[in-house]
Amino acid sequence: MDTAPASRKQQTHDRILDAAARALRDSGFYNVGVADIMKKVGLTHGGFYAHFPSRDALLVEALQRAGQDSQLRLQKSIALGEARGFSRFRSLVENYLSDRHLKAPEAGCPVAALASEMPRQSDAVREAAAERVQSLVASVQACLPAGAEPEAAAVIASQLAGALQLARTLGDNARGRRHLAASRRFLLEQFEPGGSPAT
Amino acid sequence: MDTAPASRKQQTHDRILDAAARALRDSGFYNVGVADIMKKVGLTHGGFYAHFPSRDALLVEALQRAGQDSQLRLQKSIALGEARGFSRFRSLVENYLSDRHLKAPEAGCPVAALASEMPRQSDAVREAAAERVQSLVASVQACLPAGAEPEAAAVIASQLAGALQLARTLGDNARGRRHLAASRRFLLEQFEPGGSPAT
DNA sequence: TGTACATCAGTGAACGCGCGTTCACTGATGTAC
DNA sequence: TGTACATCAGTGAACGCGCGTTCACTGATGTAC
Repeated sequence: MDTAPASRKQQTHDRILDAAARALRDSGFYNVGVADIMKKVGLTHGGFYAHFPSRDALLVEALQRAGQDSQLRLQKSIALGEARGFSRFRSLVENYLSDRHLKAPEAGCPVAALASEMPRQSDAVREAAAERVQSLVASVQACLPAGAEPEAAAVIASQLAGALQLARTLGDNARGRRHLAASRRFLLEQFEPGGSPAT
Repeated sequence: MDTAPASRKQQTHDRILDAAARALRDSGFYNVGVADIMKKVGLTHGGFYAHFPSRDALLVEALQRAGQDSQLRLQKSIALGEARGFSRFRSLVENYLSDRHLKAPEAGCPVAALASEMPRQSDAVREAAAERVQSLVASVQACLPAGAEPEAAAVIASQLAGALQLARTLGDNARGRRHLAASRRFLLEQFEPGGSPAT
């Protein structure tokens, strides 16, 4: 009885949420439409309100889901890196600032995908957004090299999210990738000088 | 004949642009409405298309205007700081990551105000956005302490824009200001250890 | 096991609303003589 | 200096469209006996 067998309705709720969490990161708050999302799930828009009281409520839940999804992926990559002998910090930086993350915002960090829109959302969404930021900082915290000030986590989180956003604005091309590469190199040199070299 | 006497139409064009440049940073791409902007200038929406071929064309020009406006302010603050004996880098960091900039996005850097929305705009707007990013990097470049790698400018630009965005998401309160303060301290310690202390 | 009924998830037409854009028109400004 | 006309900036009604939300309804699932 660990995971109660989800009712049909719960399953649908979940599918809507997954579709919304992807669309949100891909298209931003203002381009997530109720009808669009329902269509992606194979349903019609009228049924939406049996699952969520409003579009805004969907945004709140989708933001949380996106954060969980992206952090889970990151944790897995970091665990994989540790198994291969890389430091947690190195794996964090190389995954967050990877070309893959550059070109696939829909599966990535919602803070990088949405940061500048967050302050402009409704109270409920902004609250969920602030939690996402704090959660990102906590993820960074858990990867800091020994001896780093704990306050550095907030600063590195800014750096990560900022670098990805600027690279995406420069484009998924040589210009954007150069920006990412420079950011990776700097973070690793500053916080892990003499760290394990790439094989 | 340095500045030709602007025709009435040119003056109106300019006022529309100023209003749009502020509204854009305050409310984001999706909340800048043609009718809103015209109302702010004291005109009716119908007249808009005598000045701009489309809303998108306004966004392009407004983005450029916002960038110029914000860089001009920054240059002035830096010049003022130099006159008082502060390094250009210190003035850059303390102004960009100031509480004033935190709470007044409409007069600030458009990259910080709009970064995550930029990749989702039309081709023309994205092009203008990429120029704003490069221009921000150039501004940072011009403030680097002697001896810093030139590539550091791109990384510091990411850091500045990211920190401001996360702080704004955390809110214009103690939490947000703490985030900013930590970012200021780290940047100054890393790139200007032993720099001139604040008086 | 089979029938009758209640519950439930999803449908699709309809609503009000705000937006970008168009266009015939107006009133003011400037020019020609 | 004054009159007649052309140009020009701005007005406001109208358009098509897409959106979030509501609601009466349908068809499927599950329950009672």
